[in-house]
Amino acid sequence: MSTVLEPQTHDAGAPGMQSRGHSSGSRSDILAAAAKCFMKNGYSATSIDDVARQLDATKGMIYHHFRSKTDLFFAVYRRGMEINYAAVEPHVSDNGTALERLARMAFAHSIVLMAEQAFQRTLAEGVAMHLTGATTAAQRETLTELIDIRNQYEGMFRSAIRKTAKEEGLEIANLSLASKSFLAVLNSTVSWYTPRANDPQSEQKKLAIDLVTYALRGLGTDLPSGALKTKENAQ
Amino acid sequence: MSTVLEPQTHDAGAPGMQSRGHSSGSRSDILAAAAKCFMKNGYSATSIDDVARQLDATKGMIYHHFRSKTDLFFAVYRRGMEINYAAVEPHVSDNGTALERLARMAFAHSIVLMAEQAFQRTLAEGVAMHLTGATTAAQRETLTELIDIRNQYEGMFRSAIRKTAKEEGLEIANLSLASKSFLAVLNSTVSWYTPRANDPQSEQKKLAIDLVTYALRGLGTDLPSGALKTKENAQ
DNA sequence: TAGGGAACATACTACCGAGTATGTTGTCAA
DNA sequence: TTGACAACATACTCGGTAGTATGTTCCCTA
Repeated sequence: MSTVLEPQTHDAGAPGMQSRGHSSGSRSDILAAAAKCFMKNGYSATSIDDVARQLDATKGMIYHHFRSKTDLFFAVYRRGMEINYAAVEPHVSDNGTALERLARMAFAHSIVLMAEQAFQRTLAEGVAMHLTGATTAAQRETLTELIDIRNQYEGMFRSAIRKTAKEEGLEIANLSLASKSFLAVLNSTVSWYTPRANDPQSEQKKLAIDLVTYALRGLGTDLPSGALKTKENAQ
Repeated sequence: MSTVLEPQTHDAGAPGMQSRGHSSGSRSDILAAAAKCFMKNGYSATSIDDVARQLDATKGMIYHHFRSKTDLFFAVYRRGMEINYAAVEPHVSDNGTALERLARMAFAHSIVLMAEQAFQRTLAEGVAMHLTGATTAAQRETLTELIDIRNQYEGMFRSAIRKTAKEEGLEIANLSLASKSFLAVLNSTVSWYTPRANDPQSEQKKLAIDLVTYALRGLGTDLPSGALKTKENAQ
């Protein structure tokens, strides 16, 4: 079920490859730097040299790890989705009511959005926009693959919302629109939230709770009081 | 009160200027074409030649009307805000309850968003992003001005929400967050809605009603049944 | 009816940025 | 110890693009 997200090195086919296992150090650094740049200036306004500068490295180094700028973007996108999945998917099968599970998923999603702004803004910039002109055939394929992942992710929430509606007896006229609105509320932080000085975590928790509350009310229900307590213990 | 939005030709200072009054034909065409291009590919991925091609015109024609690409973007942004204001502001002083006014404002906002996708997506791409590196001093000034307009627009909703909360006795912990969530729901269409075949208007109305319903529920209240009826008569 | 300017089109420049080709250095295996 | 390869850095190519400079046409006025 979680087979959707696999690393996928671009050196696939290289014979030697003894770097397998510990390799991802520099690669991850590049992804983080690229995400930061994409966040600040957007995809097409970001040059490879920008990313390199962010790393105190050179263009050559980046092209050693990624075939093209597009591939780099794909990798950042994929990493962003991995982060989201890792945060949310565990709660799909939590025990408790469907509503509680949905609340926890939403909370986790909301938190990870604020914690990983760079990747999330890259996600937001989205497949929809600048990639309408994806050139290569392989790129187009990767593109549709990423869209699939995104849809699956939304599907997790849609499914959770449907179950919640059933269990709680909510009337939801348009499920698709409901889940889009639901996520829109949670996602809204990417366009305005920027972490304040001294309160890194607690501020985010409060915001997340308010957002989840709003999103659930939109569906016609309310945040169950104890639903997020376990989450706080885990920290 | 509506002095915020004025056309502002860039020929300001030119002595002759007999074109005043009927001039805006080609200028508006450029704005529409630019908005369409920005929508499809984003700001920095759009070239002036792209916009020109969209018009069956040339780069020279565009530079005859706009000083720079940045200025063109500003003009598109401003036009988008003008459209929104024109749609929403009238309802600020509608009669009825605060809730009814808010509902109508939200409905109008939602409708205009779907009807004017191109401009709205340009708005969404936003001042925040690609313009972090606005070069000229005059540009920086224009930039903060546009941000002000945006904030004022949001302020209209924030104010309407506050009044509604007072009248309806709603408890809203974080007003700023509530209005951001409220608008996030309404704005969500820009990232996924694309008009279907035969039902141009009615589909949009239904969606808008659902969105407004969700947004209001998030605040803890409900869409009053008769609130949007007058709107339908007006058509 | 000359001419001046608006409203464009055409032609050109200068630069930036993606991608490539080729060096350089360290390491590890034989 | 050597040589092969990974992991970069440096240097270059080349297409695209913002902005400019210079025509060209048409209209309106003096």
